[in-house]
This record gives sequence, structure tokens and C-alpha cells, in this order.
Amino acid sequence: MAETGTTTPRERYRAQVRAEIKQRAWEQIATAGASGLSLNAIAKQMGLSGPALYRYFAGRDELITELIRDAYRSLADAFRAASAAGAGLAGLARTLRAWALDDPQRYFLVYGTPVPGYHAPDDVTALASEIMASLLDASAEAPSDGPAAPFAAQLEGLGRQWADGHPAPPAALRRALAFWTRLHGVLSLELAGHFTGMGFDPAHLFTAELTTLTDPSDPSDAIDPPGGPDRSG
Amino acid sequence: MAETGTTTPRERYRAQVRAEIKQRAWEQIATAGASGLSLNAIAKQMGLSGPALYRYFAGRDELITELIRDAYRSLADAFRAASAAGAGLAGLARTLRAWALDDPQRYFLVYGTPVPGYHAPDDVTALASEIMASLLDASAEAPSDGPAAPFAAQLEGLGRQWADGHPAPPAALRRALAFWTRLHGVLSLELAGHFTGMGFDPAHLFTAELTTLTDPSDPSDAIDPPGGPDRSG
DNA sequence: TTGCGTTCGTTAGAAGTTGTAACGCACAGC
DNA sequence: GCTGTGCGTTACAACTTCTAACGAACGCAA
Repeated sequence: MAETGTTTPRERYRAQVRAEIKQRAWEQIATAGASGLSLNAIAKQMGLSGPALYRYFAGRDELITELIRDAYRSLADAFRAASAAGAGLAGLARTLRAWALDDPQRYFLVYGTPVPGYHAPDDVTALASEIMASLLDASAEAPSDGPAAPFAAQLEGLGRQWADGHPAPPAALRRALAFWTRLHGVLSLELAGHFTGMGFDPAHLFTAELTTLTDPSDPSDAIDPPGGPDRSG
Repeated sequence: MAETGTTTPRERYRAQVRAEIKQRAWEQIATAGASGLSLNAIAKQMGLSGPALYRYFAGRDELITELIRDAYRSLADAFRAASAAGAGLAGLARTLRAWALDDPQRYFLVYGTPVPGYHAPDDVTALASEIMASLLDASAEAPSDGPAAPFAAQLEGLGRQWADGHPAPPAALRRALAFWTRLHGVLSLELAGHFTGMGFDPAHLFTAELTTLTDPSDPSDAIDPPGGPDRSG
């Protein structure tokens, strides 16, 4: 079953050790955050000396970059799978939230505080584009008629730039952007613990914000219920 | 003008050195992030030996906690000043964005990736409540009639919990929450550089999201323009 | 099966970090 | 002017990342 292809024993061993290093790194990150990741501690856990790990990763930065890459790939895969299963914007939102709650620090590795000097390698930005492409696919499903809004008009033809030349109308771009920023806004604050002790269920806030995206004219969870004050006067 | 009160020369000197340490720390954080903060480097910059700083801060953690405290206080002050100047939700949004852009790492110190083990001291949560109070003040200004939405209904009487017993109606709580999460969503992604190279102005996206808060029924930047598809069929 | 070469893990060490301990000096207040 | 508190020092321990040099083990090929 394990059709590993033409890999030498050394390559297999190397891949296995690299995988174990990354797994231990994930465990460490989950409990101490990315800044608390220690190569030496990982080596000790594996019964190795510190410098041994440098045979597998050039250094701490490369390991973290690899973890970021895996995190992006994981989210991109989840989105692609959801898309393939026919999930719409709501399905993607559920996928995103489940992915985030599954490992909050993994979410923060992708969308959290950036290191000022760090610049993501090209393949990572490619994965980001793939994620955006799945999002645009789902955003384009819902029909968009009516005149283009001022900001949306600014988005004309930007799909080519974002996601592998995705040809999406401005309204879809606007919707995808709102999906991203609003759900990230709720999720990141929830995962950071800023809602603890506030007495409401973050999941409800998440779905309420989702509703503003999938059903913009649905008043059920709008900011202002219908029949508000007459603003024309 | 400088009514320092009854402070001994030693106290004044101590306060001055502490202030200089914090200032250098802010500079370091701005260029290398919070994880790149080094007490030794600060000491060298000030012409001191490493352990000298431990007379002023118990350790790295206490210094960072103090910086977080200052960051919270800074935002709370900015919000209070804006509120006192009669700023509404839009004014608070402008204040927030200017405060964030002024020092992105300071923003991330407050709303960025949390350290798993860290728990904020009580006075910091009190400042968070004060920020929330300013937000609720502005949120309560706009009248809210109509039936309470499902999620908003869950927020009944929660103002007492959030912000110094602030008596706000559910709709105001809902609005404040949306203000917080939506603007944070846009701001944090912008500051993290996730919009770079996408070809649109993050400021426009910010104001577009703000419009959904201050003018929920304004179609100008809504997700779906008016006259959308008939969803009842 | 017998080499040979790549790869791996080791120890040693440099340069950095946080943080503690002990010492001396200088300053402020009495 | 004396005295004690507070400050800065050096020395040190324990940790980190990361390099260098060495030896052993392993796979492959003849």
C-alpha cells in the first residue's frame, strides 16, 4: 500500500526524522507559542544532541518557515476539499473555524502577529493565492447584480492579481474580502481570549457575522434591525 | 507646570531610567517585534551592564507586561479623548486606525498573537473595559429600534459584565462587537501585510467596513447592492 | 564481499540570552 | 559628617542558536 516510489532508505529515514521534528515542534508551539520553540528541547525529547537537528533544518528560522508552509498548505487543502464537496461561503466559514479551533497557534502562525523582518517565500504566497481562489470561487457563486459600490468598483479586475488570474466580478471580490476580514476579526479575537468572561458564545457571533455575508439583506442578525430611523430627513 | 509632587531625587531618577528603558524597548519592538526584545541590548545602548536593568524591572516578562499596560492605556486615552471631543463611531474608528498605524507592533501587543501561558493582570483588563466603555457609549448613541436579532438577544444585560456596568441595550452591544471585530479584522490583516500587492487601498476597505457599521442600510458599500436576487423562492 | 563515499551524530566551543549573587561605591537624609 | 538605602558592577550559572571538526555507521557499487 505504501508506494513510496523511488526513495532510498536514507531519504525515507530523513523524511521520517524531519516529520518527527516538525511534530514535536507543533506540540511545543501549541503549549508555548512560536516564540517559545526550542530546537535543543526538541533534540532532547528525541534523545539527540542539539546540533544533530541542524542536519535536518538549517536553523530555527527554516523550521518555523516550514511549519508556516505546512499551516498554509493545511488550510489550502481544507478549503479545496470543502470547495470540491460543494461547500459555499457558509461551508468555507465552517471549515475555517474548525481549522482554527483545531490548533489556534497554527492559525496565528498564518494570520497572527508578523515578525517585522520576515518575508514569506514565494511558494507560501502561492498557497495564500490558492486559499484566495477557493474563497473567490465560493464568493462568485452568489449572483451579484445592481450597481457596483464605490469601494467594490476599485476592485475591478483585481482577481488576476490575487488568485491565479481568477476572473471574478468586483462584487465577488468585495464579498471575499469581507468574508476574510470579518471572520478573521471574530476568530482571532476569540482565539486570543479577548471574549472570555464576556458572557456570550463566540460561535454565535461568528455565525452572526457569517450571516451578514451570505445573507446581506437578512435582518435576523444585522447591526440595525429593519424599520430603523429614517435617515433621509 | 511640572508639579511632580513629593518625590525624592532617587524616585525621580528611577522613574526617568525606567522611562528610558521602556522607550528603547519600544524602539526595539518596532524593528524586531516583541519576541526580539533584548534586555542586554537595551542595557548596552544605555551604557549599562546587563544586570543593571534588573534594578528597574524584575525581568523581561515584567517589562513586556508594562509595555502592554502602556499600550492599553494609550488606546484607552485616545478613545476617551475622542469620546470627550464628541466623536461618534466613525470618529472612534479613525482614532483606532491612526493609533494602529502609528505603531503597528504596539497594536499587535494588544490584539496580536497571545502567549499561551500569559494571563493579563487585573488593571490591564480594567483598561480593556474602559476601551469597551468608550465604544459602548458611541454605539448607544445611534438609536436602535425594531425587534432584537437572535444573536443580539443573547447579549441582553451583558454591558454590566463588559464595561464597568455600562447599561447598554443589546443592539448597542451588538454594534460595539461588530465595530471591534470588523475593524480589527481589516486592521490586523493590513498591518500584518496580507493586503500588500493586492492592488487596493486598505484605507478604503476600512472605511467601507466602517460604513456597514454606521450606516447598515446604506447600499454604497454593502456586500450586496440593493435589488438583489429574490431569496424567498 | 569488500571497499568507498555520503550522511549522520557526536563533542567542543563561540557568542548570545536571561537571571542570580556578592561586592563596592555614591548619594540622600538625618 | 555619619549611616543606610539604592545603584552599578563583575562573576557566574543555565540556557539558547549555531559552527567546526571528528568518527562511526550506513548504503551503494564494484
